[in-house]
Amino acid sequence: MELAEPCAHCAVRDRALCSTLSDDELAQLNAIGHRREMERGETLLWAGDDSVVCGNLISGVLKLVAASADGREQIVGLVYPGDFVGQPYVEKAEFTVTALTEAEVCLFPRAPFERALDDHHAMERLLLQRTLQALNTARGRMLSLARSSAQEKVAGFLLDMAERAGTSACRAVPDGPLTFDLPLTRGQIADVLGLTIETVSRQMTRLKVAGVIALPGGRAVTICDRDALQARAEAA
Amino acid sequence: MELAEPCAHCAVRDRALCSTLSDDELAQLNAIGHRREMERGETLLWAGDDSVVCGNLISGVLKLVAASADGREQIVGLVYPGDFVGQPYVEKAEFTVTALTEAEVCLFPRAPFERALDDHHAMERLLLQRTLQALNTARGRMLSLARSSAQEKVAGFLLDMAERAGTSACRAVPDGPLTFDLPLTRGQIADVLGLTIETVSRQMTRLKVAGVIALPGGRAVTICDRDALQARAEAA
DNA sequence: CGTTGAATTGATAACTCTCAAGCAAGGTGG
DNA sequence: CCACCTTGCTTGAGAGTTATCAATTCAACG
Repeated sequence: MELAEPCAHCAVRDRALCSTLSDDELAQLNAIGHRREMERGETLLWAGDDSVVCGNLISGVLKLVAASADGREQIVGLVYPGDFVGQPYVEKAEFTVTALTEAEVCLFPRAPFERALDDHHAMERLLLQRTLQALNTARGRMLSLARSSAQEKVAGFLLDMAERAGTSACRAVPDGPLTFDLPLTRGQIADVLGLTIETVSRQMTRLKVAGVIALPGGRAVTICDRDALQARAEAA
Repeated sequence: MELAEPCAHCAVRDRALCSTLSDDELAQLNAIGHRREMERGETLLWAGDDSVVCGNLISGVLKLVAASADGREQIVGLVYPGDFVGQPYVEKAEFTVTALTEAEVCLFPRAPFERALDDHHAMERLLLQRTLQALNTARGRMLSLARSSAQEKVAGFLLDMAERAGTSACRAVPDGPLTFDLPLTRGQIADVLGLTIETVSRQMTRLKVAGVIALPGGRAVTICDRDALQARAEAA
């Protein structure tokens, strides 16, 4: 049996939950799913609405946003290609899911996807492991949100983004300068770190003035001195 | 087959992961587990050490603590009777687990427990659901840690604790005053909310002066005006 | 070249932390 | 039985960090 077209060339075939499936199983699962292209800013799920779909992110970056009644917002998770989105076994979505960049997702209605978890034990196992990891990540960020200074938060964030960009880009000289584009605006970085736009901006210029990073323009950032950045990420 | 003694009278038989098991299955699982009594302040797992055990909390309250290199601490989770503790599929413990009160846990070495998850699909399913819930809880608290004022945090915390106490205690008059004991010291509350002892204390007296709560002494708290407390938990 | 959204910069104020002292309750030992 | 010590809680004064409000600059784009 040939793999249905969309899966055959899927960019995340070997990383997403589907990596646990044989080609045959994948073809079955694919029958209940569909792809969706998303524009920057488009929302996949609204907090409070029925949790109707879940799926895998193929390309782009999504954000998970928690909001209080009076409008304060906090980005509680970022979703990268290969990551799972949505919540099985939950009636209502707790968080709003929105595309930060153009994105492509592979979606399944929740109920049939839950049945697929029944049939494909290895996939459920992997979902459990991913969820446990996500829980650790979330808890680690609780420490940072509550106890880190603005300087530490921004430095740590840049290191995270550099690592993520560094794996895909050329690794070049390990200690050499690394330049990459942030997929987030200052406002979105502020929403991730629990700060305001102004504070993020001030900390960035402070790092620039110190010669730790450079800001070539646009969304680009250059890490000039990784060790110094690391030091600022750890100590107040 | 009779149920082995410890499980037959287990206080959380119907709430813990074991609730998915038949008496026979439970007897098998029990063969690889053992009970442990813990004193207040005793630590079950240290962050960074091998993640050797997991299990169910039978009585008492545990805390999960994240700490930064320089000693700042944050309580990233509280564990109540019936809750699962520990992390399957993870080599090293990420967080330190310590008893806040006298406690009793039912422990399993990690490897055999993982095998038990293989054999008992319903238990693995329930663990997945619990983990998804825990993830939602953690993300919700990220919003609160990053965006709430000290007043909102303390009011919200008291409501949480009141709800937890209220379910077990008499429900009495739904709107009437409710008195209960906090299982945490001020310092621990500060660690949960991302504040300092002094700030927690000041907010408590502020609520007391406003007539919203009363502090009869010791760890006791009385909710005098639940609606007012709710209002302060939501607006700055 | 004007418009728009994002980013930067500045001045000010508010909130929470830090440091310090005092107080209450409970346990210990003389 | 009472001084003494420990632990946890409260309160105060002052400092520091970050938020808020307000202008300006910058970059992209029609």
